Amino acid sequence: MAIPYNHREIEQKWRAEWEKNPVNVDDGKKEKYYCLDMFPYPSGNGLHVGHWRGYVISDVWSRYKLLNGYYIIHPMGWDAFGLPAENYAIKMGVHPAISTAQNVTNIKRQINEIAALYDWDREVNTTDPNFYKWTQWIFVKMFKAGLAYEKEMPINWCPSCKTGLANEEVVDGKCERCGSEVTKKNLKQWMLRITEYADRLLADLDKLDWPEKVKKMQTDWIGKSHGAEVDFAVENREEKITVYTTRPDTLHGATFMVLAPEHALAASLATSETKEAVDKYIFDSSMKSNVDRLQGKEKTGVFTGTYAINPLNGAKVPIWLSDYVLADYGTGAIMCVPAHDDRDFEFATKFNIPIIQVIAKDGEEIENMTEAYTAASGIMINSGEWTGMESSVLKKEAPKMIEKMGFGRETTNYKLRDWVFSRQRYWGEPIPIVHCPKCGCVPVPEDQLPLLLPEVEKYQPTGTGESPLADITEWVNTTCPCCGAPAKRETNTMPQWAGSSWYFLRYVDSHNEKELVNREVADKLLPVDMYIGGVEHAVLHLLYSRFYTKFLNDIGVIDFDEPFKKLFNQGMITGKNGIKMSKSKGNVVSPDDLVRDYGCDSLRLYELFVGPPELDSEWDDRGIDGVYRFINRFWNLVMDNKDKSVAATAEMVRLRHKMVYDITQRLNNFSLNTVVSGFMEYNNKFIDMAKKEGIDKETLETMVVLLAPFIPHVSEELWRELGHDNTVFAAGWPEADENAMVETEKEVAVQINGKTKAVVRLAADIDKDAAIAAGKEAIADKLTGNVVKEIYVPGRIINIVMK
RNA sequence: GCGGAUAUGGCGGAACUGGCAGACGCGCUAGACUUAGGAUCUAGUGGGAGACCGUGCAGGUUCGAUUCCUGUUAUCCGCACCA
Repeated sequence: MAIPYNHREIEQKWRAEWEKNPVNVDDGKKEKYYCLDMFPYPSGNGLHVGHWRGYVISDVWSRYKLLNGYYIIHPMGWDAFGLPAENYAIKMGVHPAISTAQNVTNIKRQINEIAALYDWDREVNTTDPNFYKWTQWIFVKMFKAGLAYEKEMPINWCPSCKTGLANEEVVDGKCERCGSEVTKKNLKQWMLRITEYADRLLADLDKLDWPEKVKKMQTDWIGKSHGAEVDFAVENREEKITVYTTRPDTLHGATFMVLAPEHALAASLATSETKEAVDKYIFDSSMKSNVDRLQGKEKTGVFTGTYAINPLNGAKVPIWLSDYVLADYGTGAIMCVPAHDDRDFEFATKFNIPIIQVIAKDGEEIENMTEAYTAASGIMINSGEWTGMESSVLKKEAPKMIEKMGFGRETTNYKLRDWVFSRQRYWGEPIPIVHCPKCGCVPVPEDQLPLLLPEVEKYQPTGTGESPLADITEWVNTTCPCCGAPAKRETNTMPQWAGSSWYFLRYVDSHNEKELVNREVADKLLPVDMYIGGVEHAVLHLLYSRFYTKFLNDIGVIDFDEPFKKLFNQGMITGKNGIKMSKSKGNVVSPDDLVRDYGCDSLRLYELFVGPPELDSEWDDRGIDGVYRFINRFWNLVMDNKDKSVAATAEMVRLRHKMVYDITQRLNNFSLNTVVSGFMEYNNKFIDMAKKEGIDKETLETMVVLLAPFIPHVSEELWRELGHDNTVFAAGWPEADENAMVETEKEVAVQINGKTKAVVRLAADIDKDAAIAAGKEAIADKLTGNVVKEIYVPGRIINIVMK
C-alpha cells in the first residue's frame, strides 16, 4: 500500500523548501506579470474565509502565469493608517502604532497559511516613515502644482468619527465607515483638485479591461454633462443670476427660476413682504441634515417676491428658493421649464405656476398636461424664432446661439467635486505644510521629509474640528522654511486613501531611499496587470489611485497613466442566508481550524469550488469534505500507478489533451469553480480507466502540473514522486493538441419533434443520410406519423419532425 | 424613481456560438469491508405508477429555447432631486 496523503507533513516540507529555493525568480529574461491584491487593513479580528477567497484567486492566477513562463510580481502589504486602526486602538486602550504592529504580525501569520507566492521582500506598510515620506512627497508635489489648496467651506462632518469626510465617503447621507448621519461643518480644509482630472479620468476608462459595472459607477460618479449657462437679469436690480441648464432648447418655456437656499443672493432677493418667509426657509434648510433633505420627497419652496427677466423673450419669471436645487452643482440656480422637466412640473403644479409647452409631443400641443414631456425630440412650438425647429438639433445648437446673443455660454459640468483631504484625527500622515504669517502656506522642503508623526499619549479625536496634533505645542511651533520666522505646522492628517492611492508603485522598489520608485525599475515592472479585490472600492480607492497615477505620470515619475490594466472583483463569502460575516453576528468562519484539519490545499480548492468567483457565496463547512476526498483520490491514483509504466492508449491521449484544453479555457475565462469540478470529473474518469487498463505516466504528470496552481503542495510532492528532481513550477503549462482531441465516434441524441427518444453512437464523419437512417432505425417503433422534416446536427442531434 | 445583476433538484452549482437540462460536489438511500465507523469502496438519487412533466411567471420566434425576443414578479447591488 502506498503512502497515504498527509497534508501536515507535505505542506510543512514544501513550504520550507520553497523558502530556501524560491520557485519564482527574476532571471532578467522573463516577461513580468504583476498580479496584485488590494492590501488589507490589519484588523484586530484577523482573517476569515472570505478574505482568503480573494487571496486564493490571485495566487492561483499568479501561479498559472508563473507556469506560463512569467516572472511574477505578487506582493503584499498593510494599509495601516486611518480610522479603523485608530478606533481599534482607542477601544483597546493601546497606542495605534502598537496595536497595528501586533495585528500585522497575526495577519501575516494567517496569510502565510495560504502559501501564496508573496514576495515579502517587497512588503510595504503605509505607517512606515520610509513609506509615508513619499506619501507626503506626493502631496508637496501636488501643492507645488497647484492641485492641493486650502479652503474654508461647509464640509461633510461625521459626528461619530469626529472628522471631515470626502464626498466619496458619504453614502446615502451617512458615513461610509460607521453609518452615522453626516452633518455639515464649516472648516478650513485641504482639498485636492481631482476635478482638474475629471475629463481624463472619464475618457481613459475606455482603455481599461475592467468590469463594466465599475466603469459605469465611475462614469456616473464623474457625472459629466453638457449644456449652457444663461444670464438672467433681475428686475429692478443690478445683479444678474446665472443658471446652468442642459436643455437650453426649452428656454422659451421657462416660467420660473429656483435658487438653492444657500445661493449667495438668496436672502437679498426677498422683498419687505416676503422677508420673513424667505429668512425662515433659508434657516430651516440650513438646519436640515443631508438625510432629511434627500428623504423629503414632497417639494418645498418659497417665493422671493422678485422677478428675473428671460433674456430670450423678455418674460417676467418669478424667483423662488427651494432645496431641490443644490448649491454646489452648476451655478446653484436653475431656470425651470415645468412642461419638460419632472421636478419643475411637480413644483409648478404644487405652487400654481404656469406651464408653457415648447416641444410638441407627437406633433401636438397637449391640452391638460398631467406629466412633463422630457424627451428631447419633437418640433418646437411657442418658441418665437425657434418655433418649428427640431428640439434635438436645437439642444445642440442653442448654447452657441445663446453665446452669440450675448447672454450665456456653452459649458460642461461634473458631479465630481474636489477631494476633501484633511482629517482631524491622529493616526495618519501629517500634512507637510507650515503656516507662516508672512509667507502663507509653505511646504516642508522635500529633503526634510518624512515629517514624522509625533509620538503622543493623547491621540483621541477632539471633536472640535481640530486635530489632536494641535495640542502638541512643541511640534506645532516651528519656523518657516522660507523666511525663518516663527510659524505653525498644519495639524490635520491625511485620509487613509493617501497611502493606498499609490502603494502599488512602491512594491517594485520598496527599499529605495532616494526616489519614490526608480524610473528604470518602474518602466520594467509596472503597471499592475491584474488587480483583485472587492467591489466596495469601485469609486473610492480606484478613482483616487487613477488620479494619483495620472499626476505622477504628469510629473514624470512613471511613464503610464493608468495603474491597473485589468480588474477583477471577487464576490463576498457570507455566512448562512447571505448574512455578512462579522464578529457581532457570530458567524465568522476562521480558516485556521480548516487548514489544520484539511490542509491548505483543500481549503484553497474549496474557496474556489463554493461558487463563481465574481458572485457572493454562502459558506458551508461541510462541502470541504468533497474537495478533501478529491485530493485523496487523486493522490492515491498517482501513488498507485506511478511505477506501473502503462503505455498510453489512444483514449488516454485523447482525454489528456481534452483535459488540458478544458482546464486552460476555463482558467482563461476565470471560471475557477468549474476548473475544480472539471478536475474532479477527469479524476473520476482516470480512476475508472486505471482500474480497467491502467493509466500512463504522462497523463498523471499532466494533471499534476495543471493542479499545481491550485494545490501547490500536493502537486509538488507528487511531481517528485513521479521522478522529477526540480520543482513542478518549472514544468511549464501543458499545451493541448486539438488534433489529438478528435473523437472517432460520437453519441448523438435522436429526437422526435425536439424530444429525445434514443441515443446512438455514430462515426464522427458519417454523412447526413446515413446518420438519419441510423437514427430512424433506433426509434423505428415510434415513427408512426408523417415525417415532415429531418435535421442532423453533426455529432449532436438527429431530429425527426412528424405530424 | 433610474441603472445593473440574479432566479435551474433537499442544498452549492454546471450547460461552449440555440442542440440529450441537472455535469461536479454536499446531503440522502441501499450494499460491501470492518469490533466499530463521522473512514473507505460500490450502486442509486428532479417529479410522476405511466405516457409524460419540468430551468421565477405569462406569451412569442424556432424542427428544437435555461440560452433569443416581448411583457411581468421577486431578491440583491449601485445611483438617487446633478437642472
